[in-house]
Amino acid sequence: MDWKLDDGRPIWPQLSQQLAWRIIAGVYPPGSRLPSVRELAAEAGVNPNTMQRALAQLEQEGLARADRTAGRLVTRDAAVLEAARLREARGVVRDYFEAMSALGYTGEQAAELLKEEIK
Amino acid sequence: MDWKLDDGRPIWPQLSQQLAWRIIAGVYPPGSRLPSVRELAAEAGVNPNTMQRALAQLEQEGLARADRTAGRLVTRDAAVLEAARLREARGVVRDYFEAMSALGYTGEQAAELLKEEIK
DNA sequence: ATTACTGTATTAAGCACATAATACAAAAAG
DNA sequence: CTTTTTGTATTATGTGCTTAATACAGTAAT
Repeated sequence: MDWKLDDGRPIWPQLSQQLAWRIIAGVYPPGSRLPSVRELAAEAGVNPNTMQRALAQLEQEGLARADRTAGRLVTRDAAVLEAARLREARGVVRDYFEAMSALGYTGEQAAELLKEEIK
Repeated sequence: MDWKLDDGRPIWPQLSQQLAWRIIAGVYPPGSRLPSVRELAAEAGVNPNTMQRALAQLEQEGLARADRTAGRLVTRDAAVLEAARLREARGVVRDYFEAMSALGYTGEQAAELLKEEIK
């Protein structure tokens, strides 16, 4: 699993989003223990402080909880996970249509272009 | 036409992209004169320097050219415009599939979710 | 008991972004 | 001829991001 960091915009929100998406996708299963702040920071090639900030954000979204000494556990709350999954997926779809609309495509054209790309 | 600026990431690339997309979509037709730097800056609610930077980027992509005193003209080169349109559209589609994949959706599921959203 | 690891906090430094306030030369407008 | 408008350049200031280098308290492992 690699970390895709877009230079030119703040890293910590990107880290936070990728952590959230991994949890949603089941890479970090419900109830499992996340790697430590220092481990994750080393993986992503960023400063521990930066990763810490991303994890704090993750915590605020209810997707994980810190146990101070035992590490950080992914939530077991299926409702929270499902809500996050839907919210993120809908956001991605909305962004797609907004972008294509800004480029001058209609909704039908946008959908058609997507079909062709599946091949 | 409104400017959507996402606080939390650099403004000038966003401005540059939106200018490019407007040109691609025909909001600023080929050969037409763009509003002045100061006008555009006032419209978008940003500093003229920031808009200047965005326009310089636009120029580097070949979508517009400055005439020093007469203002800035949109390119008439249909090939450049079409290339930019395809490049941007493909980028949007690619980003969509990458995001949905990161969220744990297959290509078919991603396409299906898009269909439902059209309604 | 000692060692290692956990999350967390603090301070300092460097850097890019964004704004503000000007200034200039050249051409168009009056 | 004078004024306005054009793109462009310069300097200074404030802010947030990122890294670096520590430090601390509490728990688990040995």
